[in-house]
Amino acid sequence: MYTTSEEDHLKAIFKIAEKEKKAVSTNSIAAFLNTAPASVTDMIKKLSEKELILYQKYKGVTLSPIGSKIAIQLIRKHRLWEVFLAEKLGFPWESVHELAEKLEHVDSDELINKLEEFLNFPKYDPHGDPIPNVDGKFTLRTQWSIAEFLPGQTGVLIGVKEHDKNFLLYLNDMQIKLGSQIKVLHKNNYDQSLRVLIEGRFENLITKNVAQQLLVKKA
Amino acid sequence: MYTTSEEDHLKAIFKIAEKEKKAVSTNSIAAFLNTAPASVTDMIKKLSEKELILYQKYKGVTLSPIGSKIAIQLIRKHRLWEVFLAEKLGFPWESVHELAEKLEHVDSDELINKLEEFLNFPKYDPHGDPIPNVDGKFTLRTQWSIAEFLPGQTGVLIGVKEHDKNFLLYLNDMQIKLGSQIKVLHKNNYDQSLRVLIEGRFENLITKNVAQQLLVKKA
DNA sequence: AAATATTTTTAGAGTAGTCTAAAATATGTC
DNA sequence: GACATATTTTAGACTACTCTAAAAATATTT
Ligand SMILES: [Mn+2]
Ligand SMILES: [Mn+2]
Ligand SMILES: [Mn+2]
Ligand SMILES: [Mn+2]
Repeated sequence: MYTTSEEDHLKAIFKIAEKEKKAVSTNSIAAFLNTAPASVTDMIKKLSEKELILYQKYKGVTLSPIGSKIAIQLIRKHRLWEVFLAEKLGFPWESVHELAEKLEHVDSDELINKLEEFLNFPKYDPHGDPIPNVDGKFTLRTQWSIAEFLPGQTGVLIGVKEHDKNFLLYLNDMQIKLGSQIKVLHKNNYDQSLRVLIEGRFENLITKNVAQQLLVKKA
Repeated sequence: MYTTSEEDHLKAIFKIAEKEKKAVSTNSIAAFLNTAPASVTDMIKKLSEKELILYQKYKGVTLSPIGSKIAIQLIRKHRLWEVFLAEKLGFPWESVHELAEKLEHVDSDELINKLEEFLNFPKYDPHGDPIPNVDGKFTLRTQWSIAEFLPGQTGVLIGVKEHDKNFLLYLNDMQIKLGSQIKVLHKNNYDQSLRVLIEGRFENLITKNVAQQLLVKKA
């Protein structure tokens, strides 16, 4: 139905718009997709003609309802494939994204719905991100970053904001994974770094920035 | 590594060469892939420059060792995805091919090897075609077409030569699937059509042509 | 509000894949 | 072996995606 490039652009716009409320700029899309701004302008014109986005020259873009639906369905496919790769094939969480980036473009509603069933209708992917259901609805939940916790409090990791491979490998080294208990032992008043205890066994110091990427629920 | 179109051309050449021993003609590739002969000539030049095929103008092509390896690995991926779709997701055998045709081009050796392991190293796909192992080796077995059987003999279906969707749907209607017992009741001397008994329960008349597509082992 | 810096678009070009129509080559038949 | 037929290649064109460099518009600073 839509090309890989069209889909990736719509997804990029959706994800950028999630964070910043205003219209999405050409440069931000180009940065997200690692392409030249001129290429983004071309694609924007195409998507605008197809009425998948609203576009005013020099003023950025927003998704139309149809464009938004396509983006959400793509995210759904991406995250379901990630679950498959991690849970069924045993890929580590730092390597599922790359493969899902390709698999997500295989075009078949039936395929993705059967995959979802096979996986038992998971609500979250291997990074703790919510998986839209067939109607595009996300299952949200209350969550904090561990940086908000006070010394003595314990959280259970339910997601990560940062998806960078090296960040995930760093968490692996510290024995931190989804479901891990993380107890805040001490907060440094100078730079807000935290001394934490993982699963009651491994003690580590994490920077404020790292702490902000770790999404937890109360233990 | 290679584009979808390059891979599909190599696979087409491999499959056509399997049946006819001589060099593969431009027109046969075009017919196989449903494209214009002129498009095939263009691709042939490209593949020839990359030394994936041997090409003499007007004389057809043959695969080089590297081209052959790529084709076999693509067939491996195709058939493993078909097994996944049929066995794990519950797709019927007449609809797995179309989806596998897209999934096969997702480029990752690690993915396909883990998929193979997940599926327990199947040796045959849902149509009974052999799945090359990681080294490109096919597991062959002795097989007959049911047309070769005499009245009174019984075969077990282990494969189909014809993969056309309508043919497979026709077999479904007759309750014929892989593993089905097929007993030859009578052979018509005029047109070689057969009266057969499926699983000891369903009686049907099949034409000579249909019988030739049904690959069986002795019961 | 002018000067400067940043962002975005346009212009022009290149790769890849596909097509139709016409020309070149090969093949089969008398 | 010539002629008619079939096959294959070439020529030229189109779509899709991407890029760099330059021009245009917008935003920021003084
Ligand atoms: Mn993608
Ligand atoms: Mn994810
Ligand atoms: Mn294919
Ligand atoms: Mn098959």
